[in-house]
Amino acid sequence: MTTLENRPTVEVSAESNSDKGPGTRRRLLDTASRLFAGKGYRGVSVRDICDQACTNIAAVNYHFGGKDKLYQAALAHARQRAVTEPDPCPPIHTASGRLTPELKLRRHLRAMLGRVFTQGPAGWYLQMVMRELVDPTPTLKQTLDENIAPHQRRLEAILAQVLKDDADSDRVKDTAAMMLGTVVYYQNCQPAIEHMRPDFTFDQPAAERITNHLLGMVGCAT
Amino acid sequence: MTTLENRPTVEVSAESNSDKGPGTRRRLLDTASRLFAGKGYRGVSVRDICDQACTNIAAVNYHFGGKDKLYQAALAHARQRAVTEPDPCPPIHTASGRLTPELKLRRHLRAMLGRVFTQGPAGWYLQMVMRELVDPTPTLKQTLDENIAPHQRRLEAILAQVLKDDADSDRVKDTAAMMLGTVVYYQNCQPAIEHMRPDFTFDQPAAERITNHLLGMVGCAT
DNA sequence: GAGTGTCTCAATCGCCCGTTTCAAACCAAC
DNA sequence: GTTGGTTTGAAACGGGCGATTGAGACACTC
Repeated sequence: MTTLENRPTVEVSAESNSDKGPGTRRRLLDTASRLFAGKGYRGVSVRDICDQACTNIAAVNYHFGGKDKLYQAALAHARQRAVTEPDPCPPIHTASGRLTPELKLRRHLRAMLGRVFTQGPAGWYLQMVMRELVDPTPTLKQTLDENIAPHQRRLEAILAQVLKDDADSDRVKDTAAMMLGTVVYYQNCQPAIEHMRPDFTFDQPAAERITNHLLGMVGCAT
Repeated sequence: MTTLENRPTVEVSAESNSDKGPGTRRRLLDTASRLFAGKGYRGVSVRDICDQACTNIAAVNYHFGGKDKLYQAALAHARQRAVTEPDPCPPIHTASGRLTPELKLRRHLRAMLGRVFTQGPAGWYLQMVMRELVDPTPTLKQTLDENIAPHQRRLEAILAQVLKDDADSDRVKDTAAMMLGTVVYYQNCQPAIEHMRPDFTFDQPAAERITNHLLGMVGCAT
């Protein structure tokens, strides 16, 4: 019997078959990341993924050992791609090379909204994480600890500087929650937003405008 | 054959059996509202509802004609209860009886957050609507048009007064989206919030504090 | 008591889901 | 060419889902 333990321990097979495109494992990871980012864990079936990845249903269990393991692998894969792919939002430069707290905050918010408003692989990681918040999987706590909590603590640290307050104060934490909530809203309520604001477009100019709007909320000049 | 068309056209059976408590139809509506408000449409099965309502699975199809019809009926039922049940947030009175735009905004936000942070039937309606935003059902557009869009337009009208801007401006709409997004976040990300902020409590004082925080964001004195 | 319409119940249907099976195809090593 | 491990494919399994069935219980009328 050929089980999960017999598969290659290192991902040598990432680009093995040059004539058939990326290997099955890689195709599954890309397709799963894209679909999970768009519809969440419960909203995607392994049949959907395998159909779009042009492979058989059994491949999921062979290569990953189940839908949940595929999800975790896709999350890690998407995170890796997020640092490899070109950043959808322009970087911020200053003459001195040091960023003020206000500019750090702008970069943080702009990066989040820019990735939420991105179609390609660069946005999949953050979109998957945002989906997890409103559609928790059994691995919610792990995902939170490893992928969201550090991010949010960093946001709170920046906000503490901007607001000149303690990082543990309710004011800082409520402000951070408002900002995360706004991003979660634009990510997870897209069908509703499109229906209520037909003229709204999920593009980078909108991300820039909303970033400025959120910055204005905490008194940063735009 | 006894079909849906043969059931009583008027809700005479609302409290028919005095010895067995509320009738099956009423028990189903209450249980469905509570469960849908907590877990959304896809997160609740008709078996869950019927178990907790102490009735048979067939009752759903007999009284309502399907899970989707039960959902719509539960939404209307919860909306009716929301105006009957005591308001979880204290009303606002002024000497003149007229509310300033700032007080209107406070009442609007406080009512939303107060209902999201409420356990009982008074909160079920708004909680169901907020769930619908992130977990759309086939009737999303109808729910939006009838239950959310008017609410949001009213919020935008108030914000236009407070911000002294046009109700159709991006600034007003982005601000309204930020506020709705914050409420959606506190409603739909409760497991994540409880894990990231263990000291956070979903009670009325928290609703009051977040209301003040949001009001401060648009320059209203708290 | 017979008849009738209303409601409930256990059982079952068909469907989609994630998972498993097992034979066939593939491929490098000898 | 043969061998043996690796990967793929079609089919099926068990389970939960929403929906349906048909018999029975109940209340009411005549």
